[in-house]
Amino acid sequence: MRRLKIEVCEDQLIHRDVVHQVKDKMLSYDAIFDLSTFFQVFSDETRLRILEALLVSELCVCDIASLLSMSQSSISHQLRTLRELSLVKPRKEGKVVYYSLMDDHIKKILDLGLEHVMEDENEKER
Amino acid sequence: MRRLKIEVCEDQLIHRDVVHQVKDKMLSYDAIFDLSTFFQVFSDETRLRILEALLVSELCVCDIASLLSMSQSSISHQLRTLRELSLVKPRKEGKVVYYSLMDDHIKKILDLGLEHVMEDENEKER
DNA sequence: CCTATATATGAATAATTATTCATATATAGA
DNA sequence: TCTATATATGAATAATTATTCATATATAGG
Repeated sequence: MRRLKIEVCEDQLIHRDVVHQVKDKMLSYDAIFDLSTFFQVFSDETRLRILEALLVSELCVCDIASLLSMSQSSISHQLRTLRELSLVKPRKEGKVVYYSLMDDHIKKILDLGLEHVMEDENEKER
Repeated sequence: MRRLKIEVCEDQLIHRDVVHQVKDKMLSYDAIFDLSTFFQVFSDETRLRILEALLVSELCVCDIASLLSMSQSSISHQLRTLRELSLVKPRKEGKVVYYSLMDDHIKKILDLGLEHVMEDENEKER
């Protein structure tokens, strides 16, 4: 996001009516912000792989790091992000912290995304 | 993504069996990459607002710029991104280029995201 | 209490990316 | 053909972010 400087097609829009009609149906800035934040979580390969893994089973930080062949620090940072966005929850058992998914909304989202991606794959083949 | 330097919890994972089991069910790197690329589209507020607007009606570049109070250049760049990822399609009519959504998968994705975001909102209120 | 290990986290860095600016291309109308 | 306008796009810039490195915290076991 950057500084704002409006420059609107020679100061007049072409289809005034339609634009006004659309404007009325738009989400609030807050909703859009939350939505973009939510989707951003799924835009990172590491986070996607973490979520995907947790879809199968609860795992500790160490397990995830090992599974993804990544550093413990990196995984911890990403888990923090996921935690802060209420997508995963920790369960402490001694030194070990186990993470699991907060709800199964996540599976729905991933599946829908995958569905779309697969369609694109098929179209490329034709 | 950065250079890779593995560091795996003192070189041994804690729950070897579970990790192996999870590993078998993981998506390919390609699929994960495509998935992250797909979700990344929805992680930007401007793109979300463009998609949301096109959900209501087909619009030309100029209309979108006006609607979002953003520069024509900025919108064109984002439309290019959306076009390249097959989320919108252009229709040229003289000088004017009208954009519309490629399919209605997009509505499903947005709705699902919104559903999740709204739930979070409600939880905060309690 | 001391050591080893699991996890968390702040700061720095490298990479990515959204917007701006300048400019190019395309088309309609005079 | 000349001009005005709609759109596209390359390069530069500013902001964001994923990972690393160093280190802190917490806990189990001796």
